[in-house]
Order: sequence, then structure tokens, then C-alpha cells
Amino acid sequence: MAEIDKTRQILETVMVIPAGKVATYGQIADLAGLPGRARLVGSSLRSEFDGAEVPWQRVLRADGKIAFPSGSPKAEEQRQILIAEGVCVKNNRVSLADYRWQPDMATILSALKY
DNA sequence: GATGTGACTTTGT
DNA sequence: CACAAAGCCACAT
Repeated sequence: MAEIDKTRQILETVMVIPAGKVATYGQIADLAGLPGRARLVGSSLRSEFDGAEVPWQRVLRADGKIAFPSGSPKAEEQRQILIAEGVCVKNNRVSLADYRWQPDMATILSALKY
């Protein structure tokens, strides 16, 4: 059952990402207290994809690219939502330098629920 | 229980 | 830019 806790921790962390900002799978894993488990972030989002409760669209690959092939339905949907939130997406990619989420200490502590 | 897969990352060619 | 290798681990078969 520990796996469920990890998944929930990841989803809670993702839900803390503010609109207009993005984060990478690895970054979420780190913030969730699970360094090196970037893949777990992906599989967690896949199993939960409600769209409304968890802002999965704000999670990108380490290089800022959307985690789906350009042109795929998912990639298009994600791109559209991000643009609606004010994030500039070019060539299936987002400039992390401009939109990367950089949470302050208080936010991190809150996400980890210490 | 072994094997393969995957919404990943990093380093090195 | 691409590809490979190694690390990672829940899940399905």
C-alpha cells in the first residue's frame, strides 16, 4: 500500500503547480520526496487522468517538450490548455527558462505536508 | 517469479 | 540533433 501513498504524494505535488507555470517529471519527483522516480510521476498521472483535479498538462519532459508525439490528440489537448493558461508552446515545446515553476520553501513544505 | 513496457532523466558518444 | 546505456520502479503478462 506504500505505492498508493507515493502516487498520492505525487498527485498532490502536481496540484500545487500554479496556472501559467510548468514543471518537469523529475522536478515533481524530487519535490514529492521521490528523487529518481520520474517515471512514477508519469504512470501516476496516467492512472489518474481526470484533467480537472490534477493539472497533468503542466508536467513536461526535462527538455521542456510535451511528453507525447507532436500532432497526437493528447499533445494537441495539452498544448491548447497551456496556451489558454498563458504558456507559450512552440514546436511541442515550452521554454523552461521562462515558465518553469520555482516553488518557495513554504510551498514545498506545504506540498509535502510536514 | 521472471520479463517486458513505459506520460522519465542523465551522461556520454 | 540522434542514439545508446544505465538508473529507476509500478504494472501487466
